[in-house]
Amino acid sequence: MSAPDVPGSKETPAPELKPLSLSAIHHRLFRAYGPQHWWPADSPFEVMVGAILTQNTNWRNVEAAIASLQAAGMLDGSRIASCDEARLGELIRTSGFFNQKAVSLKAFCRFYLDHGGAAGLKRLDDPRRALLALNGIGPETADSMLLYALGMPVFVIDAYTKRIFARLGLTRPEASYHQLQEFFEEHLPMDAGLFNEYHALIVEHAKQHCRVKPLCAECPLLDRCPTGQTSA
DNA sequence: GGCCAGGTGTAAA
DNA sequence: TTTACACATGGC
Repeated sequence: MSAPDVPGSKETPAPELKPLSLSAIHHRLFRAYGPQHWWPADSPFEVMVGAILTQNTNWRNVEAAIASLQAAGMLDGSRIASCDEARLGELIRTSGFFNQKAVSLKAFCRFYLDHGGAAGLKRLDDPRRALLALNGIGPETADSMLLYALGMPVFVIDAYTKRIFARLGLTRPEASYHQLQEFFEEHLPMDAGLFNEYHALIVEHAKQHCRVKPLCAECPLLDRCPTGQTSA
């Protein structure tokens, strides 16, 4: 038996609430929030550092950590790779989980240098698998690096994506990372530029409206959202 | 003062 | 295979 097309077809929305297609949702979000110009970083390396630092952490805290690395002249692969862990932890302290992240970041930088930087990573047979083999890099971090640093067409799933599309009735709240990723990649053209913008718009939408406590009033998707219809 | 933030790894059930 | 928990800072 093949998996259902939509990993959330258990509770179908009310018939008069025809779900929007993923493309239609993208279009609406783009109209609402405009171009996002992601990832906010100056180089592929900085994107990858940010991807590690932002794990379960507010981006604002990450910006401060990156600024601190920058100010110390440490925003550099070989300097991080050879930096004392305690010192590195202090530099990235504001990003939270700084002891773990210091270890992960050092390991990643060694890996990055060993493989010849971003261009070298992109030439690997299976860069995703290589990244996932590193301690401290899971699917979201790896995919963020692939998409936003290496420009590869990989759809990034995060907590916001789960929340928004479950509320829209398109996916199940308990769907796995892999299931959600498959859903997006099967229903959209495999276009890195599109994936880039779409994920960035998802983040913006989650921050502005689809929060844990949703602000449905001005939501650009409200008329097609079963959750918003019932909770408003 | 509690909740939330662009997760991941480990260990117990 | 699933679930629980540790990891930590800072803004609202």
